[in-house]
Amino acid sequence: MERKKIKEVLKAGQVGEKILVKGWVRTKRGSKNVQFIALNDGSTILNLQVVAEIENFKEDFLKDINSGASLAVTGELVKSKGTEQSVELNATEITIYGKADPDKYPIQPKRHTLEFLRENAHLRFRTGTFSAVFRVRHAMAFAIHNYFNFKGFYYLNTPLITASDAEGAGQMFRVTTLPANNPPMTEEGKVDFSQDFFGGSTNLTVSGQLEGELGATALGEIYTFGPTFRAENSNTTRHLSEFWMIEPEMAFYNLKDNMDLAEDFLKYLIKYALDNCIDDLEFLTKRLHQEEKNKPQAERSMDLMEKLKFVLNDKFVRCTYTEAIDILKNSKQNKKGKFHYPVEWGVDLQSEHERYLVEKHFGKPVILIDYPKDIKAFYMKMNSDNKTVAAMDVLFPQIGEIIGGSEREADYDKLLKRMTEIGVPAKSMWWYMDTRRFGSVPHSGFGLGFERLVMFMTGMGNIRDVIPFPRTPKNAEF
RNA sequence: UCCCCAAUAGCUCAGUUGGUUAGAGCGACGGACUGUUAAUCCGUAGGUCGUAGGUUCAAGUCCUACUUGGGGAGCCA
Repeated sequence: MERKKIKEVLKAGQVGEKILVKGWVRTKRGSKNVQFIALNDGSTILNLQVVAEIENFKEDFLKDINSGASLAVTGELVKSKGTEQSVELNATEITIYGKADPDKYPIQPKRHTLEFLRENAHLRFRTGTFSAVFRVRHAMAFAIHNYFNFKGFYYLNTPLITASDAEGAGQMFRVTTLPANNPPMTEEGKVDFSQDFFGGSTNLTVSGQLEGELGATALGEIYTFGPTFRAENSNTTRHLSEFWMIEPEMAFYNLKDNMDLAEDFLKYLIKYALDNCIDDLEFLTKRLHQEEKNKPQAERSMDLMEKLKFVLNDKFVRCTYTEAIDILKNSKQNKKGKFHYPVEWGVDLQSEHERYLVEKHFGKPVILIDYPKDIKAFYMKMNSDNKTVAAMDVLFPQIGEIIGGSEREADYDKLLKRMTEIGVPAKSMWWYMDTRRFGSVPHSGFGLGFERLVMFMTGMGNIRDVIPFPRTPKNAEF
């Protein structure tokens, strides 16, 4: 008999139908005459209730069916006598693939903390919460490719190993085959990377953007979607050493086109999740609601589902950096001296400032543009005031900056001048400069942190809980 | 990297001004139950109190260091 996925059985199963399902036991309960097994196969957050009449099975056999055990069940689909589900499977034959010793199996049918499950990352997929999170994560990855494909963007794979260390986006992981304990040295007493695998010092990429620009200035619109590595010693709920980033880059887009794309893109993703992951989102909403019950009223946030619809239906606020500074300066918060960091034109906005703008002042996502040139990267287009650049940051409630982007400086001389000012070696980036020497065009792009998106979509509060195997300082197990 | 907090049963936690035999809930196990929904009821087992040192007649409790985890900050996506 052909195996059916539980998702299909619950959606389209016919009463009276003989079926075969396979999956893992979530819980088992029962009485003298009958046992109920909640079976899950990962195809949906919902379980299929398997009914095993005691008289049809040996007692010892049923004892081995514990939480976590894997089964194949054949039987007849019947209308449920219970109220929690419409159909259930009357088992005629059960095969146990693998037992799960209840004394040793860590995932028991009870509430576990996320911290505990993080330490059991290899088994946490078997919980409702994490299976939901990773189904949503998959749906988002698929939707991203879908969106860009529909828009005529090309998926471009930029290198993970790079010789460029001038991107200035953070500390990098060195890639080398030189022996760690006794590397070859130059006469000056430095490590001789000319003898290294690539004939020079190489690192893991911190961004595919510069290479992305090379693609965009020929293919028109491209996007990258791949892993990114930062060797920063960051210990927060929003940072990983290895994370995934989406970086679209578009020829002939100015800053406004860039903002329009970013907003449309994010809204498409939210709509996709609502259309395709509703069971998981409802489960996650309920889970979050339970968790929030323990918090004082003031700290509780909006329901996950409400929040998604709210962002979907509302237009993002667009506001210049200069206007934002004025708002912050005139805020009660500032006048009462409640900001930890001072607000002055020219300083980088702190988390507390961003949170005030998004959560208190506007109450919706905000796109901040035209930042002072000194706090942004060298490749951003200089505005006519010569003080600000055409940067844009999309700020979301709770998670802060979800997207950072800009219109790029397309003028060769201006770009070179800026690089010289900040000390970025233009010479070794001759390949990047060539885009401005030959057929340069106005172009723009942005970076979206994939895990931050998944955090927002699932309501998970810690970025380590939305990537299967998190890499953070002092943690690379699993 | 900086600041704060925590580490006690498989899990989540309580443990009084330092004082006899370290507790509860959940989970597990055994039993009861005519179909349960994280079932219910009764019972049983389960502990080198994170590690190393110190103070003391006496340390789960006080002190120091380290380790790990959590929260916040910085860096950023």
